[in-house]
Amino acid sequence: MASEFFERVWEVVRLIPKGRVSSYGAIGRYLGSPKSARLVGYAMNASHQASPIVPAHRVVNRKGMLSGKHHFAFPGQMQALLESEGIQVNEDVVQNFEQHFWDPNIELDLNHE
DNA sequence: ACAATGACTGAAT
DNA sequence: AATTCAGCCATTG
Repeated sequence: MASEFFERVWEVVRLIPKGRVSSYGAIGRYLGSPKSARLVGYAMNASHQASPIVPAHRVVNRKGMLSGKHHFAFPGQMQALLESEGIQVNEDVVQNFEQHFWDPNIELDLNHE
């Protein structure tokens, strides 16, 4: 059974557009807890039971590294999915990370003019 | 209830 | 500039 916190994380992750990536810290910050980045990752670990599915492959650490690729069905799944969406990945690191970075604090909330 | 863990991050050395 | 250390906080043993 997932806590409300987890579901909230999943909700944000599902909002990540195809071809974009976000970071645990950015999501955590959007939830109001900038220090809960680890909890976001923890929520991702439990996202396998989420419904609908959560594009956890679009979530990487602040360096753009596929830190959680090992938690997928099999290593390489994460990179394959990202490349399938047009994101170049090399050495487990997202290329042009800042270019693909999607920050919920900027894209969702905020009165971005 | 206490201690340990973790798909992270920022500060310190 | 690169590596190491400590903080963070929900989940799990």
